[in-house]
Amino acid sequence: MATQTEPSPQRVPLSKERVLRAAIDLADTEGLGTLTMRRLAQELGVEAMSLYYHVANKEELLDGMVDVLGTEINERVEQIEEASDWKTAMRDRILTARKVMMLHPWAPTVLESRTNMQLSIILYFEALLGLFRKGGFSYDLAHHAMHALGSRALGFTQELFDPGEDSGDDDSMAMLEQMADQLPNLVGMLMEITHDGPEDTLGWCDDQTEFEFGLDLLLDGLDRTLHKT
Amino acid sequence: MATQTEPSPQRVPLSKERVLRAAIDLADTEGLGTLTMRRLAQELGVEAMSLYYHVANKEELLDGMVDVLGTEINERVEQIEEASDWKTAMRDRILTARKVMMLHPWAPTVLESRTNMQLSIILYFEALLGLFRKGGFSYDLAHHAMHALGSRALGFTQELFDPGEDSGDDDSMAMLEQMADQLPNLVGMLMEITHDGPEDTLGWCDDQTEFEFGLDLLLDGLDRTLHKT
DNA sequence: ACCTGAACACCGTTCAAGT
DNA sequence: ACCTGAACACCGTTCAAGT
Repeated sequence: MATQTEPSPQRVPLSKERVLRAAIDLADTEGLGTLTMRRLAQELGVEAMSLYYHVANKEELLDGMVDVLGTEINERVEQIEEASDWKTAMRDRILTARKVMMLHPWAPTVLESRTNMQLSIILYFEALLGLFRKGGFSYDLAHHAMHALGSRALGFTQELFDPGEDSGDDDSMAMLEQMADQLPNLVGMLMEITHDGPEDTLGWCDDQTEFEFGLDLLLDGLDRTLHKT
Repeated sequence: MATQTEPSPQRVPLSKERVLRAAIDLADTEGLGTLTMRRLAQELGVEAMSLYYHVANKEELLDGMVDVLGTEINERVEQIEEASDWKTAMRDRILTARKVMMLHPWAPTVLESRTNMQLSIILYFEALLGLFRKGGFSYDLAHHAMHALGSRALGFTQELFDPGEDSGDDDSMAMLEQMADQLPNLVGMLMEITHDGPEDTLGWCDDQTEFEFGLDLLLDGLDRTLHKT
């Protein structure tokens, strides 16, 4: 059945496309830390050095990953039916971008380590900017707005210190009480937070609430600034 | 003159303190990329392995650097005479923290890579929280507020993609005009921005303006939320 | 108590060579 | 055109040993 030039079981040749997909897959499932050239090659059933035929170096690999992420975001974002007011239109867009970001835990770290903008991301920002303009923003105010949103424009905030597991258990609660005199406010706050909602405080949901709170604070503020001047 | 136990030219023994100071110095001047255990040891006139007597591993080294940074911030922040309203009190505090942060370009990256909170940083947040409480915030609203501020509470925002040098020169301006039809808004904005203020657009100053704009947007928004409910 | 030498298990990357 | 083997210059870190 096989034609004469078929050499081996999996003979699909490598391509930049395939390398990037595999890199994203690996980073998604095993974490950014295990994304090494050697491991990635292994995943593709190839020697590490073969990758360099399709990608100049690791930086270009990471750039490429960001670019397909951006493309993925743009595809999803284009399917939104655009709200008439700029604020909810922008809110919808950003929350959609966030949904894609959540699928790729490596994205925040990699995005912030980039030194080159990728086209797909530029296009995403161009569209956001268009929304601002349609809403009546001057270029100057839109520029401030983009800076104020920062990474939130792409749907994420890089948390300082993720506390990990030890938030609600008995051990850490006991420790908290010990520190109560030196850190009255922090302890007071944590006691109330952890006491209140043990059901829906499941990491993602919680972060989502905080993200939307911060986003709305900024969007509302921008809207007010817009109508003030 | 020398006492009998003086062994050699520089005989000051290593200490965790000295290791951390040297690490901060090295990262400040040469960048985080050149802060390796081997290079740090060399800076201290010692073999790389000697460091491990004072510091468990590199993570602990970075933790330590963050802790002295936090201490430095707290010292500066305590000298502020506190404004009567919470908003300017918090604004002053955060902008003071920012002044310290600006001296340590590695700080944002390292802070966001930490997994353990350092005491000095906890104390900084405790104080911020105290300001919120004094201003009349519930624990719940203060909690939202801290999340909304994010890294801005410590005086920095991690920029996505720093464009580097190629912002205002003739080459990039020519490129911009070529892309004008695909990226009308982005090009329009950049043309206006780079056209407007070539004098005071000196990197730091510019970032400072954007930082304060975003900060005030958030603080004003929080103030409004506070007085609404 | 404090520091060192030699070694290990990793990195990304170059380069000449194979098919 | 596409892939590989061997090697280089780096990492962080362990461990037994020196003073």
